[in-house]
Amino acid sequence: MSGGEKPIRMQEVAELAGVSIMTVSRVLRMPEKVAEASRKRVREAIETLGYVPDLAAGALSSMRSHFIVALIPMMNSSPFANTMQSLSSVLNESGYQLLIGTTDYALEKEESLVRTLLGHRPQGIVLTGRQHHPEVYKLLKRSGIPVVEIWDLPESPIDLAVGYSNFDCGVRLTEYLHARGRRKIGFALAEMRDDDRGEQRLQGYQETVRRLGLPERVVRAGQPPVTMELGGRLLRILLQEHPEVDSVICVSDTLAIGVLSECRKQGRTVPEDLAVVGFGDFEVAQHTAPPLTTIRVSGHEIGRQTAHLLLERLESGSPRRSQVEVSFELIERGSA
Amino acid sequence: MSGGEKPIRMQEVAELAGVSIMTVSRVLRMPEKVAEASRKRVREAIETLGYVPDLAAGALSSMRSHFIVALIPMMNSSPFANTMQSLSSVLNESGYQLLIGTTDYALEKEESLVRTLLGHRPQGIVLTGRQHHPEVYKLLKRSGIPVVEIWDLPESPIDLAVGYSNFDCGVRLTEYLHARGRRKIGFALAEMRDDDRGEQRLQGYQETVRRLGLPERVVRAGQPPVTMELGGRLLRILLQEHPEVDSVICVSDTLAIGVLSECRKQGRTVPEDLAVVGFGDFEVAQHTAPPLTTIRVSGHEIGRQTAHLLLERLESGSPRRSQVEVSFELIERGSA
DNA sequence: TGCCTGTTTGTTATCGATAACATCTGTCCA
DNA sequence: TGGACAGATGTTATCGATAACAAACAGGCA
Repeated sequence: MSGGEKPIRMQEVAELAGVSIMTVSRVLRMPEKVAEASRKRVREAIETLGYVPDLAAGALSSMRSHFIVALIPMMNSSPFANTMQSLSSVLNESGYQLLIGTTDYALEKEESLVRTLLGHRPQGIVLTGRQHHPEVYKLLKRSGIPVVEIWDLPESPIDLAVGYSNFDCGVRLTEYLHARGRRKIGFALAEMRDDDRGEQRLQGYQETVRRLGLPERVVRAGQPPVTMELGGRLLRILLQEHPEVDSVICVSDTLAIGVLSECRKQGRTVPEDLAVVGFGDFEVAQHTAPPLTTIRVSGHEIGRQTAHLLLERLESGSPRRSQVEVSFELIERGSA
Repeated sequence: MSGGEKPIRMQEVAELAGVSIMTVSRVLRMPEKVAEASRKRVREAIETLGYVPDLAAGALSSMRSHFIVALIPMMNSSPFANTMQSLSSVLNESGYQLLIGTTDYALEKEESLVRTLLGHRPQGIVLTGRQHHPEVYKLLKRSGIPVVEIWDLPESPIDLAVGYSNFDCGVRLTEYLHARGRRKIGFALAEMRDDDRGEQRLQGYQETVRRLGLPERVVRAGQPPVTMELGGRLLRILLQEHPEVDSVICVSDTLAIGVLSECRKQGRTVPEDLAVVGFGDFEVAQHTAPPLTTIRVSGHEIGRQTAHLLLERLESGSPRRSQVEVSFELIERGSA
């Protein structure tokens, strides 16, 4: 009860219950193999002593760490946070613990993170996006650990994947604006050296405007992290370079919010003067002025699917599918 | 290079380098104690084999897990996400790994989480808020592990604390509205069974209106998680119960955004018809219409301070201070 | 030359659990 | 009545590292 003592060990539980340490271990992991009476005594002893098994020791001897590692660009981004939240809670139910690493959108950091985190001998690794450090591929291949790439669908996935086509999203948004009569469509994105999900959306846009016989109007600036303020800045650049634009696709809702705010400052009305669409359907997209037309992808859904894919793989050898495509949905609101 | 083999062990590195396993261990943890020549050979062997030390094994024998556990209500909340991001990155630099658990604002869940996470033998535990499950106190006291309570300053902290006074924030916002001539001040919050940080702000408000001789106008509804939509709902209730209100303090920016959006729907102008203030200074607060007056507390700052406090405690026995008060700041924008 | 001292390296026990195998008990049936 | 068999429990080796102690070696000084 005071503090700083060494934690109770299984040995002490065993002594109190008058059984061997192995029996205690069984009560915890396969209670049905232990006789009713001993099981009860062991449970009482555990309760009395407040015993909490040492998972590192368990991991070492069973060769199962029960760790899953996930790498995301940053925590402070609701889609990723949602994904982690759902991933974590599904995994927890099966006794796995999620270790989260953030890369700040820098591939070198991803590499050193993977290296460190491999030290925990994870049983699965979740990577965001489709673009990774070459050394990461080597490390992962060598380790033989199941890998899930999420938030995109790579052409040649390392192993498993849960995502959607960012390219198709770009197409969809462009076609939508075109269908609403817009013909001078801009596209705003940040410079992301190491995340090509935005790049994929851009390519979808580019292919579509080409197909529709429209010119490209792309502005790109700013370093990660993507901020709302950058949205405003991008709009100013766009208007300078292409004053005629009647609509703009923002690579994320974050930028779109900055754009809306900048329009307000400049006295441009949305959507009349300028139609604005975003990507992500962040919670706030419903509450902007005007509410934001955007594409919804469920981060929670991605997290859940990822967890299930991994668990299937861990428990039954190989999952039914190795690729899961999650749906995206265009949400029409007032901004376009 | 193929997959699924057992990871390289220290033994194999030692053999390749022609030294004993202990020397390898030393190269990794106290290189200065190893002769230049052997150090070089060991480093080469590590590189050649792609060796990554097994941290669970290290933890077991050194009795230092290098894990820090943090419990937060939810990941998908930028202040907490910021805190975790900074906490994690400072800890990583010193070789510690953060394990995050989310409680979904439910004390029972906190208890079972703490129990599970203690199995990883963390060297420190970070708890959000000042209110915890009684069993949690027992578990933590018994374990003797350093505890940091964050995002509030408890009257009688378990151990360490990094935060600010939510009560004072409530006072500050109320006084601000009063100073701007508002006399019919409302307060909106969600029902939070297990997080009293909002409750503290409310108490600050209550004490202040009493002192100023104004009546209380409190609306409370909705279950966690707090949503923007709830903000709109709370405003409708507030206007029904107290149609005369000229201003409203929202317990968080999330609610405030919902309130702004509802005002727009109802054709009320902010701040003329209704002054609105929030709490948190989320990024979007700068980009709402009108921009939101709110209180800024840096989640990153809390994370960094927490990390430093813990590291001091872990490395030098006891930190210089056991309580760190971080500042909050009222940010005046257009909404009040 | 020989002893002391400090640097470098190695040996052995240990951390707290689990796996695999061994033992014991009692039941059931030929 | 003996033995096969299943269920319950215990014994021993092991997981991959680190701590603590021991030994080997070199340089400095009397």
